[in-house]
Amino acid sequence: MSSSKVTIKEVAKMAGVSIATVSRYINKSLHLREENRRKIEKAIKELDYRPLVYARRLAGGRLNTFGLIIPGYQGIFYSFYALKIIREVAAALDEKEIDMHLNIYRDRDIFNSSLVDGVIMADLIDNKDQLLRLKKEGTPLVVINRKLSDEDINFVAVDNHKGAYEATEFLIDHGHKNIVHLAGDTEVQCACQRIDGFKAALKKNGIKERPNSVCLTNFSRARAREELDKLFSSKEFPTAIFCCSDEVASEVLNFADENSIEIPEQLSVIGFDDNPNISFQNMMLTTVRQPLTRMAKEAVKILKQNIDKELPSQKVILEPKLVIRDTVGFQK
Amino acid sequence: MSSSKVTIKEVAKMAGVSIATVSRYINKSLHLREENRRKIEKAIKELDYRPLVYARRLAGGRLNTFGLIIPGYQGIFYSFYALKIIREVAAALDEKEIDMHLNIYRDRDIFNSSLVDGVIMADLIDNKDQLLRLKKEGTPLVVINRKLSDEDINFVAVDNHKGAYEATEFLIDHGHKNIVHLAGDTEVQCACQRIDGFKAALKKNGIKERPNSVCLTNFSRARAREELDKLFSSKEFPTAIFCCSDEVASEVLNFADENSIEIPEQLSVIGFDDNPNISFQNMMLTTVRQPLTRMAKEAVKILKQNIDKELPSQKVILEPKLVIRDTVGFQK
DNA sequence: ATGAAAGCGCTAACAG
DNA sequence: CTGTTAGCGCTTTCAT
Repeated sequence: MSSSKVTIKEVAKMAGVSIATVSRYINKSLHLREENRRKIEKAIKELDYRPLVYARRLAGGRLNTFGLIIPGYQGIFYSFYALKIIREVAAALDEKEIDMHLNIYRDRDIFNSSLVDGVIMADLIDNKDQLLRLKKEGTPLVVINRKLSDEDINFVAVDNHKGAYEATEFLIDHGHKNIVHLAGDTEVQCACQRIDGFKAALKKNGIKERPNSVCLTNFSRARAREELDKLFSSKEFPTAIFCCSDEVASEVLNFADENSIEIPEQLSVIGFDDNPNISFQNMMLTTVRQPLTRMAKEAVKILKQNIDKELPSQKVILEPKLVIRDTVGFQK
Repeated sequence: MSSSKVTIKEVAKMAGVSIATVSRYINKSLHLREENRRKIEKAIKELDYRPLVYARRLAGGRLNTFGLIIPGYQGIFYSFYALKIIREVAAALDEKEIDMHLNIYRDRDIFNSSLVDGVIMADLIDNKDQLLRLKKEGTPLVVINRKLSDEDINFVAVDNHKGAYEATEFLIDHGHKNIVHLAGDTEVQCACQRIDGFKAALKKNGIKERPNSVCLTNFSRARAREELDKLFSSKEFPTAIFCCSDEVASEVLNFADENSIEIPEQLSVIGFDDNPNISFQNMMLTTVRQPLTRMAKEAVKILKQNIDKELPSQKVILEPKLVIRDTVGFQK
């Protein structure tokens, strides 16, 4: 590591001023003689000087870096949601010229907040303690995709209840009465909210809930398949299935294909996510789109405000949108 | 920012030792009395102390953070390669408990290397100057997916020439003589290498090159489509197409579908990448798989060695693999 | 408007 | 094996 790093000292020397003046220049102080400004500018350019971010930080400055913590659940690296969040947050930060420190939570809470000015947490799975710790430390943070009851934690979430409600009502409006919801893991908040939305829509429209109206799948294709096997080995088949994710919906489509069930004639299907890798694969999937891009943008905005000034905590809930395509049909 | 940060001083005080001893503990020094070790351990736990990474770094320590720089070409956030690299590097770093600082290069070279101990650069597009600068600064680095002639720059690349050669020869072995290569942007090194491999295979097998054996597409579906339109409006159609990416291959498949060209009976197709989002979409695509996972692992390993000791520069070239599926047929 | 100087929290000699 | 101390490069009073 033959670090040929230029320091503020050398810049000061070359410009013929003190390091304090250079520091002021860097920090965009308004009180600088034009002549000095020019000299410093020249020296910086000539030496290709870049302040050591960590030294600035130690002296009280900013790192200009936000952390993004992704909960490390199984299959995280293949999750549509995680990847999408990463790239959308990256894009949003990029616009503001803020660096991104990406952390995947694994087992132990190892994340050192001194690497960042603030943290965006993409949902919470096993890492609720981590949230509390970061908060206690005074790290500015905002949680994505999760509603929190805690008074003073920023979050920006999606109205999952509404998304599920509208999807279900859309099926009901098409004449469906025997509707099943292939739900996600109830450990995950959004899964619960979607279940609630589903049930609310049934109730509102006077449709009685059956014993297995809601089948739990933990979001995986394998579990979805198990439930489908059970569901279609009984005598009374559902005519419509509302899924907790597009991935699960895709498994329904596969299942239908293998068992010669016509879609949407014999079975209607709605997904959740609007995952482009799936929505257009076999059929044009009717699904609920989450505004992940906006969610990322909002999160970055809120965090930045939070760091810049002391703002009251902000709670934002965004609307999902039902995207109508080809997998829902009428039921007489 | 009411930072209630615990410092080494408080730990020292609580444990009844000097800060130097605590520092030694943190840095896993072997020369510590068991009793002190215990006391420090206890104090650290009790205070939930975490060293300020940037303070350590300023004093000569490590940040334990690697940077990953992705060149910011158009559509980067939707590129299979980029996303795959991000997650594979993240996984490889995770194993070694190293943090990841993700940077997407845009226009200006704004990346501050003081945020990291070393840098992995995922290919180089517009940012060759950045490489030079980082090198000049003495930042340890390794370049992924690109062979470099420069004596002392670490890289780990894929043998694109070989991949293209084998794919082409596979087509030739199936009796094809009129083979077209839908190539990538010649600004991109791998595109050139694939073109060379393609040509070499033709030559080796005594097949004459035609004026439009190689069609340039810049990796986009749109450009691929243009070339296909041209290609199939002439009198003599190719019987096989070797593509620079699966995405381009997918466009060929679409084109064939729309124009009732049977695959593989009338047209054989080979892709490059083995992108699972595409390989199984319409047909099981025969393609060349790049060992991106191994590439990421190697890169992390090399960079770590480079930072830990002063090692001679390492140059690694990995082998791609032809994955034979359903899109190549025999030509009489 | 500018300079001198005191730290920020930590590591790494150095001395014992 | 442990404590003392001198910085690391920068920001920020406090003078001037």
